[in-house]
Amino acid sequence: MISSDVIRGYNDTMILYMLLDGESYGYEISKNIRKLSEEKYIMKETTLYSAFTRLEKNGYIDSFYLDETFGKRRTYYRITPQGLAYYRTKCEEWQVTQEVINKFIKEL
Amino acid sequence: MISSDVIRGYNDTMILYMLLDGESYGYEISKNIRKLSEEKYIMKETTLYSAFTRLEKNGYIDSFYLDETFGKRRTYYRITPQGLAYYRTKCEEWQVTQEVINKFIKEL
DNA sequence: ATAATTACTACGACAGATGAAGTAGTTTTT
DNA sequence: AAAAACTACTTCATCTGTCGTAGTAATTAT
Repeated sequence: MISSDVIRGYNDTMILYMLLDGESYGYEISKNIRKLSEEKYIMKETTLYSAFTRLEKNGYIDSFYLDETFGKRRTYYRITPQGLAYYRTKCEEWQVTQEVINKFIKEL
Repeated sequence: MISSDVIRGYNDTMILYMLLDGESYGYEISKNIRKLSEEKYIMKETTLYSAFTRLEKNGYIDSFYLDETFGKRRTYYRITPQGLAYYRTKCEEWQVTQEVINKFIKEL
């Protein structure tokens, strides 16, 4: 299980990735992150929902409701063009980050 | 220039790496990190020195003085066996982290 | 009826990073 | 000779993002 300190700074990116092929909502995104990471990373609920607030405030996602006649009302999220641009930037940054950190990694 | 939020969780690892082949001190470590990362990551002074405190408190490094007759007195640091063990753990964790994050990266 | 699952929200605590500023000595430039 | 730059740290207050705990509210399973 990966510590969140390590992944800090990429939680937002993971969420945006999950919104690339269409709208989704908290619980579903949470499940999908867990699944995609093969249980190696589980984003805490509080982390997830506070990330939504931040992402929306920054204009990277927007939220809306769908009229559902079942269950508790869900808040759906959709990635914005700015969100996509941000996602791309983070992907590029990630390449550099990997290169840099790898210089400090030695298999002993 | 990589943001520290991204690298957070690996600052300690970078410092330990710098101590693998012998004792060093703050300013030198700082310069070496900057150089090794090809100016792509510059650790802030406050980050560096607060990392020393944490690492020493955790028993991963220890500090001492050398009697120098010149300049301002330096605090030297040396990696401990526990520090080496911790470093190895972080290196292994890093492999997993890379794999996980890479699943969320898409070149568009 | 009750437990489990789904889908959030609120709140306070904490660790690590940061900016700003200061101390103190040495070397280089003007 | 004075000023600036470099070396080598220290203190302090603040910010951001994550986390623990807890609670609300509806639906589905036992």
